[in-house]
Amino acid sequence: MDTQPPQDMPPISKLTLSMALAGKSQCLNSAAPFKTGPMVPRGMAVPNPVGELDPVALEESLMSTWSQEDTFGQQVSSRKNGKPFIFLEGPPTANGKPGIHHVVARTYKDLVCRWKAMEGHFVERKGGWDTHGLPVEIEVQKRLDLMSNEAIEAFGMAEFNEECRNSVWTYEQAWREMTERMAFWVDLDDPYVTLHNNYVESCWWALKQMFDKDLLFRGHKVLPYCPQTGTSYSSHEVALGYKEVEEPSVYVKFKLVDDDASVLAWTTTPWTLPGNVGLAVGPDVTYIRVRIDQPAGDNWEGRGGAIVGEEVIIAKDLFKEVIRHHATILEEFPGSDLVGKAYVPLFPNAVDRGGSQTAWTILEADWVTTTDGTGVVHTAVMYGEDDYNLGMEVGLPAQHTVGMDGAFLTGTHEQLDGRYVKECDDTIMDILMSANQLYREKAYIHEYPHCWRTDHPLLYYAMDSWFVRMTAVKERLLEFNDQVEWAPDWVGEGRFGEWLRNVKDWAISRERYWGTPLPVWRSASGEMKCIGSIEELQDEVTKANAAGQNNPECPDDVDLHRPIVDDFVLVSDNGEIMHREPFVMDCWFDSGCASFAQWHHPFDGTEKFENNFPIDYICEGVDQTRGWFYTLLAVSTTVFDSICYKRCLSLGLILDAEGKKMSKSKGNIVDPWDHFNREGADATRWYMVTAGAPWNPLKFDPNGVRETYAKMFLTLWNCYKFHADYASLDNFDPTVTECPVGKRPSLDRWILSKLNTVSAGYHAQFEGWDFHKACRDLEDFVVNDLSNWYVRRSRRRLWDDDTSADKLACQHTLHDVLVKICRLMAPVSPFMVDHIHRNLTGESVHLADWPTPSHQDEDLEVRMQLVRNLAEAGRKIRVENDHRQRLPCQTGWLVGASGIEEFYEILAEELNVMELTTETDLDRFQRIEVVPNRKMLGRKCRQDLPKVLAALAEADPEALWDDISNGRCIIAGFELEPVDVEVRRVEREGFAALTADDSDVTLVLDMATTPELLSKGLAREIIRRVQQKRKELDLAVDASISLSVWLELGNPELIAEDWDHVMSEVRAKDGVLDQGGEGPDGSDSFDVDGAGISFIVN
RNA sequence: GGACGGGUAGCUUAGGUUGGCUGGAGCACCCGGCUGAUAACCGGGAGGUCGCAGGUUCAAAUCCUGCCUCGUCCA
Repeated sequence: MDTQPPQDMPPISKLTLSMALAGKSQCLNSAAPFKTGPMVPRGMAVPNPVGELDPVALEESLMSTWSQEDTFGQQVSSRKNGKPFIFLEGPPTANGKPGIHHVVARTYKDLVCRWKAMEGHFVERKGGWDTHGLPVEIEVQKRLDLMSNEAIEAFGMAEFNEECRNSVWTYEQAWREMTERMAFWVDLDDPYVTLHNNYVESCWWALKQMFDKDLLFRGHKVLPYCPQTGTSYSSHEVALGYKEVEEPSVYVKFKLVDDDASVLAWTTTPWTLPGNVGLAVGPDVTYIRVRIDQPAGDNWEGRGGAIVGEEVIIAKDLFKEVIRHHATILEEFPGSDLVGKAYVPLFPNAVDRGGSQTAWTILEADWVTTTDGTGVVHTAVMYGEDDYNLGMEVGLPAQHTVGMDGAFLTGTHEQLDGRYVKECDDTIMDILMSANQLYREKAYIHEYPHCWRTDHPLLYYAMDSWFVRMTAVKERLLEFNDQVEWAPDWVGEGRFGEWLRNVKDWAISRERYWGTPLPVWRSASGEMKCIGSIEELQDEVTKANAAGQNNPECPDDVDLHRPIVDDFVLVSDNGEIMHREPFVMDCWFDSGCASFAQWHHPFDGTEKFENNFPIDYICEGVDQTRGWFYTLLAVSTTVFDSICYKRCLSLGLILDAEGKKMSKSKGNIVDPWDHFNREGADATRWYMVTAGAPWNPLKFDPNGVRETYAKMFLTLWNCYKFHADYASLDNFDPTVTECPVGKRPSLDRWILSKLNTVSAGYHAQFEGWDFHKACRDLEDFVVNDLSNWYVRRSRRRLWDDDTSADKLACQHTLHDVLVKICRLMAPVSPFMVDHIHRNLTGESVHLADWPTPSHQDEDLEVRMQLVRNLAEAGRKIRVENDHRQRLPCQTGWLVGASGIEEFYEILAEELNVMELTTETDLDRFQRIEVVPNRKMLGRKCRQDLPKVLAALAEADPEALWDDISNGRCIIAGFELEPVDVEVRRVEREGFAALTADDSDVTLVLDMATTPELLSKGLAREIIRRVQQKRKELDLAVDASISLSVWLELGNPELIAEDWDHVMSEVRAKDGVLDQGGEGPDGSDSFDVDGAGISFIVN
């Protein structure tokens, strides 16, 4: 038994060597910090010594190593015979600077791919760029100040598109640097690019598949439209331009055909009235017919009015609010009574009835409410989404009364034709007034969308538009969605599933310039051709030229963009001239084609495609649910009738420290380089993964990154440094010496077993997408099990000068543990672990295999846990009994312990006791507690449970347990069985004792002090102070000192033996001890238990 | 307005399916200890109406209902 207090200090001889070593590593550092190549020849796996950690230098050095030896390429190709794991990169747009939120998504993409590769899969990772679309155009328009379509066309469409094409690469370098710096391994040298001809051609092919299946059709879509710029706007752009405005609103009397009454309707957009073709009422809304009794009073404002005796119909709820005349209610009825009644058109010539049976009749719509207006909704098919949908449903004529220029079409009304609609409000009211069809005008203040570029009010306008008939494949979409493994599952079932159940036809055309052109040519009479390839286009051009057209050249590499494709004029089967429909595709269509267009399927990448479809894994932010996640599935369903991806990880949003979404417009984006250049990419990535479940929103806390660095990486580094420095010194080579695990001390077998347990759990958590849990557990292992127990307890084992079996066992164990940790961490944080792995094994961790579960000794883990809990209990006992840690106790008793004798030496040191014994007479220190098992008892006793619990609390535990175990315990009529309670052994009162957590083992410490113990405790206090002083004085570790110590009265006697011990520990070559004296001025002094101690170090 | 998700200590959060024993942890704070062991570590303390209100139950952070609130997406 080691009766000395623990002295965690190496012998001087070893320190001298360590110093030499420190010097050596410093030299290495200054010359070439963190040289990370394969630095030891095979078979000579002796680690190099390790310097202080500089995470940025380490990572940057590894980046160049990886680039020199193409470690990524090797990781992929070394598994080329493995089962493929297919990843598809969601293409980012490179026309914005990457932020920390991009790093998060890329971390999860990367870690899964790396993990699968280490498992032996063949994991190719092709990069991709999204290069078309409105955001690109807007960037360019802003830069060149081209704020309208007119301006763009004046600038030149070809020139404009060239600007777009170039602007896409503005931030490519920034993206590349971020990607490389964060170690997202993806092939950016051969990416797919949506603007490339091959990619566009594949998109054309896909559209043709849809066209041939009759899934592609032409229709209208009502969109916010700016006639000044000639553009319609996405909801995002609309949101930029809401303004509060005051406008005239009007109450209009629609005269019924077979009735003297008029129906009153309200609108805030008088310019849509010429387009009126219907009135919508709520079938269940109550309406009334009223008769105007008296002329209007003097307070009448504005135009409008009614004749006495005139009858109008209005929703009952809105009568008081709207009618400004004295009026009598004649009749009350539901809206359904009105449905089908015809009324007189306001502007008889504006819209042609065509074959419509329903035009200018009253229609029912369940969305009609009585919150404002009159309860009757004026319906102009082309100028409102609800209007359009209703019109399509019941067959109203779909004709424009307004042109694309925002002016009324000729033939609408002689006073309106050709005029800008927003300037016609007065004229329209006058026209209505003169026909006695205007009841009232009223100023109306509301938020209305305006063009964010020109500030003009937007018009809701039915634009010609192309659709994919998604409603036709709804059942298939739902079926395929069921086959996708979603993480988290509620995104698939809930958010996405809900979206699919309400799927609408997909409006895929945009009236824009920069994008994949819609490959449909159409003749004036409506004949159409969809072109699915360049070859087909060439054939058609040839045919057209043969029929007399004079088309430009159409070479094999014809640029598939506007305006080039617009210039081809084709000829229909009937000989009619066909022009291309002047649209480009929604850029979501482009990215939705990525699974095949990236390979140029079906033109020359078909084999590649077939081997890489469906995709195994995609991962993007949850905001892609209705974006990319949807379009991938939409395209694969319509084109291949197949699922597109098998697993989809939907990531939570990244919020700033205040919980706001990070976005460019808010300017709250965290720059990833702030962390790359401080804590490093490893800590940044590990932080992101451990901060929460991937699908939960992440409040990005810069402090958290720092904490992760300090805790996880610094701790790991120091464990590694501890091992590598001694291994280097001792020429330890794990490939030369052997040390069977079974022959190693139990501390070693424990850490190995524990790591195997953690590693098995880690793998299982990975499989279940719970990366955060896996990594938190591993972090706990590194910090608590490895660093704070194993390494701390093993420190002295390596200080031994001789090569002992014990030291060898420790070194092998450290080697094994560190290597395995490196492999587990490699997918998440790939830098430091590669550095460590290379130094310990000579091989990159990224070429190593994923650890497989191996031997676990559960029993050993349980016993070690008990030992640690007992050490903890010892500290608690000392606090409770006010007994300093450095003051040794004579005896510690372990009550009820068995099977941990092999750890007594460790435990005695931890507890600072002179001797540790096992107490077999349990009852001397312990009593029992009978704790009710509420689950069992609740089932048995139900409402009588409180009574039973009270009785149990009262009862004497010994007698109670005796009764229960003998089957004669009856409380409140219930017989209690042993399963109904739990018996615990706990410490008796009156001892300095504590029962270790989760056990029946009690630790008792002897609090009695003796002169010998006090002397030893005092010696330890002095040693500690002097050592600290040495450190303050920055003395060389092996420097000798002279020590003078004065022990004031009140101190215990310092026994000669202990004084000698002090002298040797602090390397004092001579010393003076004055027991009872006071130190002179200038000496250092401190108190122990109220007695002063002074000392001088020279 | 609809769908989905969240609300637990000053902050970040675990737990919630399967109701049960004292609601865990980290950061920050206070006290103490330990340290030639790192930006550490250990023990103790303070800090909680588990968003609110009902309900079910012997028992609710957990299940149910309603409401409030925040976020995202869609209208």
